[in-house]
Amino acid sequence: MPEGPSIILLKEECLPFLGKKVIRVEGNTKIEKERMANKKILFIKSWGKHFLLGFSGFTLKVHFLMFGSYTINAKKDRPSRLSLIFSKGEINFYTCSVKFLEEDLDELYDWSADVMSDLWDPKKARKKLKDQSDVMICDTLLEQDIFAGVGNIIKNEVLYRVRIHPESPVGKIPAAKLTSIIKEARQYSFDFLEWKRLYVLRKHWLAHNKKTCLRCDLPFVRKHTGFRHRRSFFCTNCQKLYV
DNA sequence: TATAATGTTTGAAC
DNA sequence: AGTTCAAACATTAT
Repeated sequence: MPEGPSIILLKEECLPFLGKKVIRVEGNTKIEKERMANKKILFIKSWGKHFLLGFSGFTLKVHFLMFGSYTINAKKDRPSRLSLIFSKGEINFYTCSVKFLEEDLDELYDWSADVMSDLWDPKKARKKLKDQSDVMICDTLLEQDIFAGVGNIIKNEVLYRVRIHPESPVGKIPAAKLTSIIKEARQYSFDFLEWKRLYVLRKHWLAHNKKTCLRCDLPFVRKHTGFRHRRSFFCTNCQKLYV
């Protein structure tokens, strides 16, 4: 479920509830969920993989981690972590992390780091990468303070598109190539969004979970790379390793 | 059926 | 004290 573009779709699906009052709250979360009862949804935002529902005086943050899911106006056959029930309709969150944020969101979040945001700033991303010269690009792409919203699928697809080996340290990658990585991190995320919207995301994967490189027909390397040990799928023939 | 995976936080261990 | 790393969370597809 996660990765930034999926959260954009969730925001869209929740739009009918904007300005509407929560009349009942359910779920097995341990947070003080009752504080949302009889309160209106004042805004619906996201930052990377964080889904944010604004109430008067506080914000609900939902993070779906690896297995989280949600339903709108439908229920799953198991207890929800949190359900927000409106006079007409409901939002159910399952197996996710829910928390309240008390702070002003502008203090908490650097919106320019969110690849899906209108405020996304590639130049700032570039500056942050300067401090990561020894870190492999497969790890920095997953760094939420730099590329909020990018997950493992996006990582693999971006690196395949720009033909860069995931184990290349950031500092060894030529400037022009770094620029294309940063650009593609955003561009692929929007492609991901539109493909997911049409339920055709998987069939557009060029690298993630693939066995063979469609450019040269050689088998992909499948390896847990970097300090994060996340799966990378790559072609050593088509993706250049800078060392 | 067992395994591993679209992820992050926490706290133990060094 | 600062860094590193495994555990925990818990569903679903292969």
